[in-house]
Amino acid sequence: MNGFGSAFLLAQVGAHAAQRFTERIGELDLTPPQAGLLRLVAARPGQSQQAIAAQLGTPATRLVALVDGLEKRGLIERRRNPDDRRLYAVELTEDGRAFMGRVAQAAAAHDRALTAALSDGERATLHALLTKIATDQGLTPGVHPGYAKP
Amino acid sequence: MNGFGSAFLLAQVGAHAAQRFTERIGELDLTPPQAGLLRLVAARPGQSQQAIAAQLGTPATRLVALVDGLEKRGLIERRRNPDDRRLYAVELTEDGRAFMGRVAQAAAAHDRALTAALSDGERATLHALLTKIATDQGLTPGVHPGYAKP
DNA sequence: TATTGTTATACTCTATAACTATA
DNA sequence: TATAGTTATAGAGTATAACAATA
Repeated sequence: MNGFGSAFLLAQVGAHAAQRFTERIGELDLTPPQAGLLRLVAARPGQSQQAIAAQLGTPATRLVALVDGLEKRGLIERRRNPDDRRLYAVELTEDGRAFMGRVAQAAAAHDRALTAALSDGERATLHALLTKIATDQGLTPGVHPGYAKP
Repeated sequence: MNGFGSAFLLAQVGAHAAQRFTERIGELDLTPPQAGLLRLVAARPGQSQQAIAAQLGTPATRLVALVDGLEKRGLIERRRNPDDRRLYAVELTEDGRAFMGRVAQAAAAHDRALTAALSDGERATLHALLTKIATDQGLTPGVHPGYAKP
C-alpha cells in the first residue's frame, strides 16, 4: 500500500464530492438534505413523514423544518389523508416536478466534473466497483448516510 | 446510467467509510479529527499550530482544544521554540509513537473490511482510479476535507 | 393507550472576534 | 506593528424529550 489505503481515499474523495455537490445545488438555493428529501419524494410520492424518516434513517422531528422549507417554496405539499387524519401525504407540486429537472441537470454536471480524469471505460469500472462495495456493506441505494451540512 | 451516478456512489460509500472508521477508532477513544492530527504530527513532527492548521485547512483556534486533549493523554507534547518563544513545536511523545501502531492496525483492518467484496486485482484498480480522481481534483494526500464529527 | 406530527430544549461542533505574549 | 497562541462568544445543526391531535 503506497501511502494511503482505499478506505481513506474513499472517505477523502467522497467528502470532496459531497462538498462540490453542496456548492452546485447551492446555486439552486438547495441544501443536500433538501435535495435528498426531494429525490425521495419524487421517487416515492405520498408517503407520511414518519415513513420518510424511517427510510432516511433520521429522526422524524428533523423532517418538519425540512418539509416546511420546501413547502413554502412551493416545491412539495402536505396533503391530509382523509382515512387517517393524523397522516400527511408528502408529494411534489407541479413546480416541484419542473424543479427536479434542474436538480438532475446539476447532478449530471457534477458527475461529469468529478470523474473528468477518467475514460469512459474507467468510469464504468469505478461505478461497478463502488456498487459492489455498497451492496456488500448493506447501503441503501439512494440514501446518503448522514447528510452533509447545508 | 442505471439509477445513481458515480459521484453519488462516491459520496455515499465515502460517508459510510468515514462512519465505520469513526466507530473503529472510537475503540481507541479517538475521534477522526484527533486521528488526522496525530497522523500529521507523526508525518511532520515539530510544526507550529499555525502551520498545522494551514495544512489541514482549518482555523488555528480549532487546534487548541484538539492539541490539549491529546497532550493531556500524553500522546503529543508542545515544546517551546527557544529562538521564537511565540511558537510551539508539536511532536509525538514516546507513548504517542506506540499508540500510532494501534491506530495503523485499526486503519488496516478498516481498509480490509470495507473492500472485503473486492478481489486483490479489483482493490488495486479501485485504488488507482481513486488516486486519479484525487489528483485531478487537487486533493492534498492525507488531508480529509472537513473532518467527520466525533 | 398508541401514533403522527409539532414544538421546546439542550448539546455538539465550528467559526469569528477579542485578548495575551512575544517579536 | 505584526504574529502565535488562547479564550469568549455566537451561530448552525442535530437529537431528545415533552406536547397536541387523532385514532
